[in-house]
Amino acid sequence: MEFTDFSKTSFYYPSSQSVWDLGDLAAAERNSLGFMELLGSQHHDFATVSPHSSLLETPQQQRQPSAKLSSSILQAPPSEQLVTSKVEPLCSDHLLANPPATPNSSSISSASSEALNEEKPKREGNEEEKSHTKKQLKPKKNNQKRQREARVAFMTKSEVDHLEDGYRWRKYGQKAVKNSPFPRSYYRCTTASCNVKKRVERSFRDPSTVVTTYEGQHTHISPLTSRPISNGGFFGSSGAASNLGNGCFGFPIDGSTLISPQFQQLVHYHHQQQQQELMSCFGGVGEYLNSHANEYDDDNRVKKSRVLVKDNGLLQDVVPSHMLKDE
DNA sequence: CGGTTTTGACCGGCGC
DNA sequence: GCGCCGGTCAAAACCG
Repeated sequence: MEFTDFSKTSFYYPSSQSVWDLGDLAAAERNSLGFMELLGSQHHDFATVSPHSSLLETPQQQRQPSAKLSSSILQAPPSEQLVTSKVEPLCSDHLLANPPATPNSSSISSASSEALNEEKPKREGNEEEKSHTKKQLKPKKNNQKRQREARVAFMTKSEVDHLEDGYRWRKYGQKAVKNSPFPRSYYRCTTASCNVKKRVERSFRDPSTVVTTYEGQHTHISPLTSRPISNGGFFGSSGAASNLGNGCFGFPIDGSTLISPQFQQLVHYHHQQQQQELMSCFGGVGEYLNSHANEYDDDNRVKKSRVLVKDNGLLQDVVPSHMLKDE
């Protein structure tokens, strides 16, 4: 099995607390055939977008619409999504919307225990323990099993490893990846009290694909308040969380599923990049998408986009028809 | 000079 | 218990 380096990566579907272990990234890649695949299934509750890094690239590096469309979020099995997303949507929303540093419900504390156990107490005290080792030790965990923050992985066709996503990151580590010539980089959000991390690695199967795994939820809006993106100044809005995208291609997000505003922000940002790309490809069509991309209920529930039919029609031009299965 | 990156060492979990 | 491996630390180097 290739890609054993990714075997520990898990995907936590935002609307549930179940875990999908990606035992095989290759399998994950097979599963993530692209957002148009997802478009065709109403079992999937959130959009898949392409965080293509076109904004950072030269014009020569752009103009590959088919490549853009193959990016995707690694996602949980539909069955798991459906099992829990409607049971406790609020809990799952809190899980992601609330910062790990301020847990205020049982569901939060259980889901964010990694951050609580691992991040905070690292550098405090324990001098006596530190004395017998060169480096300060992490405090021992009591018999609790280590739990991870929610993770969301993006597979992105990109020339650059570190994709611009609207947040500022500081690299804190890099490791060689077993069975891969490409290293994995570890980044932390530079904002104080924000424990979000991300890992970036390049697929050795497809060196043009960058796998970015986000862990945790930002406790703040994006520090980048102005982006060269034309639809609405999302990041500059104080009401950013209510102005989020769900995949402007009309991805059929279940109306009853609450998606973390911050996760949506992430998805939306990536999607904006893709939109930008598609605008370049389709001209006025992209304008249309931009103007209709964000239609939401006031309570952050994601509506089904009215762009669905229209988008399908447009995208059918560039996506094989079998990927546009009816719903 | 402050923030970021680099990089070797260390730690903990896990499988055998 | 041991070794492997992913993840993190932290000092030094780098950079604007």
